[in-house]
Amino acid sequence: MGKNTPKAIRGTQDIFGAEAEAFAFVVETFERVRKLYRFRRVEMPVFEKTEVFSRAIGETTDVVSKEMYSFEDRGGDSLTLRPEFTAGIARAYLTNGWQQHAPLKVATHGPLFRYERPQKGRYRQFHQIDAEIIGAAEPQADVELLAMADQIIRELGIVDVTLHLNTLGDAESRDAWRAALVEYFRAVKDELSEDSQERLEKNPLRILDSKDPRDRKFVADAPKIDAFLSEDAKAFFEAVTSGLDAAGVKWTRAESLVRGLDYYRHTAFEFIPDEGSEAASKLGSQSTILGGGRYDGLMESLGGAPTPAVGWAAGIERLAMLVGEKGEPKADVIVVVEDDTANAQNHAWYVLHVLRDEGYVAEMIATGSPRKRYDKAVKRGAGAIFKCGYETHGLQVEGSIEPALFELLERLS
RNA sequence: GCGAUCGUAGCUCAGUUGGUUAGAGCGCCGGUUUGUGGUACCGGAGGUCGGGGGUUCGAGACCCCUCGAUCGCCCCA
Repeated sequence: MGKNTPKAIRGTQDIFGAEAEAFAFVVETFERVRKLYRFRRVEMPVFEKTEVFSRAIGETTDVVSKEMYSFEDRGGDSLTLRPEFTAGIARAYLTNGWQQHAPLKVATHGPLFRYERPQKGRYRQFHQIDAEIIGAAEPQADVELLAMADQIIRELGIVDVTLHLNTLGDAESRDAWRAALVEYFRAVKDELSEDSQERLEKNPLRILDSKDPRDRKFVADAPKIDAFLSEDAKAFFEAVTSGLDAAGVKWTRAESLVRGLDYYRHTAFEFIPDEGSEAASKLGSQSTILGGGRYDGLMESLGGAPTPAVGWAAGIERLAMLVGEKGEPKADVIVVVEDDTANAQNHAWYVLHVLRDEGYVAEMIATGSPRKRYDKAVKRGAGAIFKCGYETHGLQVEGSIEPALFELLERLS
């Protein structure tokens, strides 16, 4: 590489070969399964007015101030590269009159951007698959959404991953729980980690998933949401869990699983690799592969009518790390041009034309030393190797190919 | 923003307590052998050892700065 060559932006990746195949496999599986559940495809802009995200996420955390890719366009508007799908979809729901389709099931995938320090499974431009059900207040929506997530993960062949499920209750339950937590942790403030002492003021729920042992010993005995759930919230959660059981979705209760943002209500969930599993070690410390919840409070923050909704997103890169090697498929036929005559070359073009029109995967080797071209084809591997020389054309079959292709190649010889 | 580890050919790496013209394998290119072919052999291209400064008679190795990568912390919509 010359020192004059521009380098890739930090946190971006050039995905190629086997990794790109795994990436594509994730997206293809998602697309296939999402149709089984009749989630409708949406394509969203990659950037929005900054306020779409800042109002949705809330100004509270430094997420907005520090971790968004924001810039001014020529008209002076502040725009932001989308850090998530949900806010943009909510905006579209409100500005396009999609209320008429409620309850609306939509799915999408693509790149997202967050200004973060890159590490394993974490990039500045990363990619997610995403599913949302908007305008549905019923727990059935949560169940269906989770059933789809579960099926996608299973069909990807990912094992040793468990659905961790919690409820945050309705607004009243949640506020009461939060107050109790603050009171509980404040009493032992001096014994908490420095980070958690700060969390106590900024985001007390987050103390619950602190990794610091100083915090963990208090987390076990912290007030539980269950004690604060209203009857409605309790019934909602029970409907979700019994629905999951009936739908064959395995789950585990995770009382410490929380969401930082205020608009989340009721169901919150993450699919996480089991401790000590191969999946867990492949992912490092960024272990959640799919996460989401019910965000009944979001639409109002964007100036819309109160609208219940639930959704999830999953990192394609992280899923791709778990799907195993997806080798690039071999060609059905490799056509070897055995000498540099126009005869040989043109016959090769003709053979390739016929093969590809018939739907066979075919490529040509026609460069480098003529003597080594055949070896090159053998190394690359193919169902059949077809040789084009000045006068003769020959067929070499490796392993077994289907009779129709064999006959076609014989005819072309 | 903080911390740890690491930057030597296109790729994976070796380079001994600092010591003559910087190495291997794979890949690439060419040739020989084989001659119906996945082998073997020979040769070639390709590196200001991430960049800058310093210590030294001498630095790929040691020190400082810088850039980048990886992993972790914070954060996690």
